[in-house]
Amino acid sequence: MRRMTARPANGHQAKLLRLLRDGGPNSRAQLGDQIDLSRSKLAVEVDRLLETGLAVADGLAASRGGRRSHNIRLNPDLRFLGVDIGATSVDVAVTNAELEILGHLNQPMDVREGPVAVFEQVLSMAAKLRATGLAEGFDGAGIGVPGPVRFPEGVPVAPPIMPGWDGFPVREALSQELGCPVMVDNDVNLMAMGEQHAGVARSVGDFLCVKIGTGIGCGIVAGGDVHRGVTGSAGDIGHIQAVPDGRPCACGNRGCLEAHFSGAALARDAVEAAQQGLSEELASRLAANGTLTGVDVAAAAAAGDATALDLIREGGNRVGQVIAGLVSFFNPGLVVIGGGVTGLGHNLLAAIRTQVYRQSLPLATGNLPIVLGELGPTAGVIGAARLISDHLFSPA
Amino acid sequence: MRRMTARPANGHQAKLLRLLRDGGPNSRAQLGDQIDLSRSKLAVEVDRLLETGLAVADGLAASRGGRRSHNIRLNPDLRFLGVDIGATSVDVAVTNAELEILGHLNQPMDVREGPVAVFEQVLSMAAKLRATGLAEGFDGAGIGVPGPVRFPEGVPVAPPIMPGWDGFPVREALSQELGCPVMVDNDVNLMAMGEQHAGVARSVGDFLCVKIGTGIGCGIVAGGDVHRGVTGSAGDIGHIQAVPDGRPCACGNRGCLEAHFSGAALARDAVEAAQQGLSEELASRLAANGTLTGVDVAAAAAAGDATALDLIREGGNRVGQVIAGLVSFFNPGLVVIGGGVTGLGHNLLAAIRTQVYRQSLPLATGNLPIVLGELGPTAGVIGAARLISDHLFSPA
DNA sequence: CAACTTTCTCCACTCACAGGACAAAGAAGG
DNA sequence: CCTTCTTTGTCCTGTGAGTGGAGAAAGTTG
Repeated sequence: MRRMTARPANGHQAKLLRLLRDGGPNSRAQLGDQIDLSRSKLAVEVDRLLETGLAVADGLAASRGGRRSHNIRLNPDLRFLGVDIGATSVDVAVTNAELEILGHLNQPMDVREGPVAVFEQVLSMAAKLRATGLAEGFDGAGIGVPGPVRFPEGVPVAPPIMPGWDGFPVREALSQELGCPVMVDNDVNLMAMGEQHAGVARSVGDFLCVKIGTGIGCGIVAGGDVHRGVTGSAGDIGHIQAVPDGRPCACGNRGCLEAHFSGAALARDAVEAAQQGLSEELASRLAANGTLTGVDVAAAAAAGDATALDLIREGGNRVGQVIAGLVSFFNPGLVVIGGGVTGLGHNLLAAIRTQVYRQSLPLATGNLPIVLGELGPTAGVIGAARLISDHLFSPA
Repeated sequence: MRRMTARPANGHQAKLLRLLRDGGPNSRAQLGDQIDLSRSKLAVEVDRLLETGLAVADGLAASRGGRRSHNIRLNPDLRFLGVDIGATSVDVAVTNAELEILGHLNQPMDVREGPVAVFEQVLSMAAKLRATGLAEGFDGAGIGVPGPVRFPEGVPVAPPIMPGWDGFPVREALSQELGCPVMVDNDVNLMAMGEQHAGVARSVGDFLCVKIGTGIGCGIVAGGDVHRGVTGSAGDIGHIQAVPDGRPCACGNRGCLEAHFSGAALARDAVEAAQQGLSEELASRLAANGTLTGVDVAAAAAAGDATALDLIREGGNRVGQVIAGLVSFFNPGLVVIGGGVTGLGHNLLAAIRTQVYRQSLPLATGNLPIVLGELGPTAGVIGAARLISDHLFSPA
């Protein structure tokens, strides 16, 4: 199969492609209602999209009382690869141009094994997906990494939890391997873009997306666009001081948010509690598995274990306190909580809400939903696909 | 004098006006270098600007080895009014279209006296400036108020320190009185715009501007644009918790930043210290004036008073701690400190810098200047003039 | 079968814009 | 003083983007 070679020739074509991506199939007339162009000009641009193969016209829609319309849709053969590299696992998914997931693989993997090993894994997962017949090749790929990225170049910079990746030319390397355009971003930003495209943040222009996994990060969307900061480290809230003179953190400071609550901190606290005999539930789980994770804490809490509940509540209070500050500062229209700890569910959410609603100004919280992400582990890969499609669906 | 009636008819004219505003007089050829237009098209648009009277061609520039160029400049008769309403005083200034201050008045005034009284004051100050011959009328006015503003309508919403202003139609009322277009914004945002236009933040796209006066606020500029948040309360960092279980705050919570450091808090602490006999310097000043302000503390510190220095340092640490969190979150390219307390100068700055550089990530602080604003009390009025000129220099 | 709707296509006209030719005005050198 | 070169500004024409209307195509409804 010949891969996508064409790019939209002008802003109109780019806008049409995005309308088709976000709104699904459409007739020319419907497109005309959503774009500021005359019917004649619209027809010309649509025809050009059909000629270049970016879009296709297949079949006729049911009549609505007059002539039946042609169904214009994005070329159904286009394929994007979405890659989400977390601290402890890798997600790879194939989507069509409408960013619907056609296939999705997840594999545990330690990012600290370095870019070479991880790349091998990613490529083999991509090959496996291709082998199922979902794709014969990729028209573009988006990839998220758990650390700051110099966005224009697609290169991680000084990533604390993945030191071997510093300066590794992710974009260039992956582009070479896959033979298609690639865009790289921070994993948290991609989660935010995923929820913005297909999740709870649809049609919200300013929101925060807090991802609590092994670490803690925050995607910032301002005016519909991701804010990355001058060095690509915006949203790195894990090392904001949550507790004065609190626990020592790997970064060298004390009391960092991440040291007090995150997937890693929660597991550590749970083990500690189990060993101190505070919770039979946790102790028996520890004895059974030899270790504990957030999942165990969630299960224990669901079973009514008071210690587990306390851990969750206290963690939620810490995160909530920090989020309260960010809400006062940023005044978002929505706060999304996502990442591995979403399994902790409403206990966590309740603690966060309590802190935010109590500490932030009424004007900022008056109409502020604080909700769990609705895409779960697919948010990242959808965001990755969205990243590259935004790039490809821009004037060349 | 006939006031400005025309507005730029298209984006090109708007861009030309902004180039002339920000770069001063220019020849057609120089303008051509800064805009993506052919010489012929450029000439047409410049001619139209001359026709409408928005710009004028006066005199010829010195030759640079060939034909002498015409000096194109903004109409020198255009006048903007910049108004900056603080908690305890009002600034009013007249600028030309290049946003140069032609006249500036400052008057102490308590904003809590309400919109009617303040408006009267503002209008009389504007009249006084007009009477000096600086202006025969105004082509536009910008006004800043110390509280959240619903920006599109130009109406303050639920402002904590100026309760009487809630819902008062500032934009409409002032526009009616002055007979010209008016834009309203938060005073901190205007300070940020002022420093961006003519101060330390020139050519910086992402920065924070922390204004420490009676209260504390933070202007947020992302991608060159002010971020106002969904309800116009973005940057309201005065009630972020700085000290767990700290001092009670007027807002009902404890430990708010503003309760621990701000012009008001500093004055209170200084009086307390003087009464406790901790500082002879402060005590004698208290005895002399009956009260203390930040100016006294600054003077005492300059005179070597250890208690005053401690107050400044401790306050700087509090603010610095909060700013450190914001720097981690937002990853700005610059932090500007401004407002009434700039008189505290480098002692304050040093404390803030220490906290930020210690607590935030190296990647975010590596190349991060933290500096005092360079416009002082004119930042607000320049920002106000810039606000209205941005509005007027947009396609109609 | 007539009347009405909705969708799509075709065509002629307008206007924005580029790009080159050229005029105006001065500098530099012989 | 005259020639040559440089810079600035103007004029003119060709091109292509875009609009709006007429009308064809393909339905539904009564």
